[in-house]
Amino acid sequence: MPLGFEHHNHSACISDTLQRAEVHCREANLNFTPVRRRALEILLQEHRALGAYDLLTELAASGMGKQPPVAYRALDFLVSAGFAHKIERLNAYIACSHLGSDHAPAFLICRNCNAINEANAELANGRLGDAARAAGFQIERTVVEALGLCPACQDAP
Amino acid sequence: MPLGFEHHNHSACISDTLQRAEVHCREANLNFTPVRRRALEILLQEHRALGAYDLLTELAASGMGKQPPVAYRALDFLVSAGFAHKIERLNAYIACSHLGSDHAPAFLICRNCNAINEANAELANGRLGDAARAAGFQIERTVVEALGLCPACQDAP
DNA sequence: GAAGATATGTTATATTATATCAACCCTTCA
DNA sequence: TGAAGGGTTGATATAATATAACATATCTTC
Repeated sequence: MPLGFEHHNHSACISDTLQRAEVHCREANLNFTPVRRRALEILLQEHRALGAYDLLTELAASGMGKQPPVAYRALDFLVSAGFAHKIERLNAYIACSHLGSDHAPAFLICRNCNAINEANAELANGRLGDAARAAGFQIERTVVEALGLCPACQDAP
Repeated sequence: MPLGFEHHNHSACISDTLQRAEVHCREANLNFTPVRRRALEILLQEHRALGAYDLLTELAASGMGKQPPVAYRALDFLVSAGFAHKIERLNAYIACSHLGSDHAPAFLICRNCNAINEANAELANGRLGDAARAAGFQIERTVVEALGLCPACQDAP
């Protein structure tokens, strides 16, 4: 199973992450309800960026609500808890690969196979940070997405 | 008139940019038609990120087509010619501030007043580039957007 | 057990974007 | 000349993404 452009032990990855999410919610006093938990589980199972309506289909198949707000609300929760990220370029959502660490995510998105690699770039400390300081701008969040070709798709065009 | 977070001579900026766009199209053998020219003019006049449907309203008011593809096609042209950029976070479009130079744009977006500053960050050379090289990823385009508060909105919250 | 906060689910609608077809205006070149 | 082909415009129709508003349920707190 690919995670980003590499392979890994998928089922362990899912259960580990769910576990850590649960612990985090308990500690942060967040309400990790069945819908929210199932939504994260689905994102983790897919391990790629999923549209809100794709997620909704899966949630509905699990006996949860069938209407868009069900998916969007679960995604809002996961994103603000730091368990998932929105890929703006794709209008899609992906489970966080670095759950736990407080990070400014950056994504490498393959335009051919749509695989996504979550890099941990502290951009605000780099050139974007320089530009912001020069302009007197106070950064709160960053969207950093690089589009191109992953190693596999470079080899097999 | 603000450009990004600063002020500037607006009408000179518009005519200069249109002029340069015209020259560029002549040299690159691009078809700078009335609709496309007017679309760029509108984006320059607003000097902020405009939704496709906002642009469409203005185009229609100028006697051009009234249907969505009219705006989206003009925007496609402007974006691929490098005359405008899409702000993914806002699903909106803004005229390029550095027309002519081949650049990887980066934006500072104020969440309070929606002002946008186009910084010229060569991200691919920075940390994102490091991550990409490490992953064997070939970057073609980058989306870099920082969200936060501009100087004015920091002072008057 | 009432008041208030949070979560779920629904209906309805708003916003953003694209597929497809017809018409038009070019240039090209047989 | 005029048919063929490319590129541009315009419209119709529809797809894909997202939110507003309301009813119900659940849980805590007092």
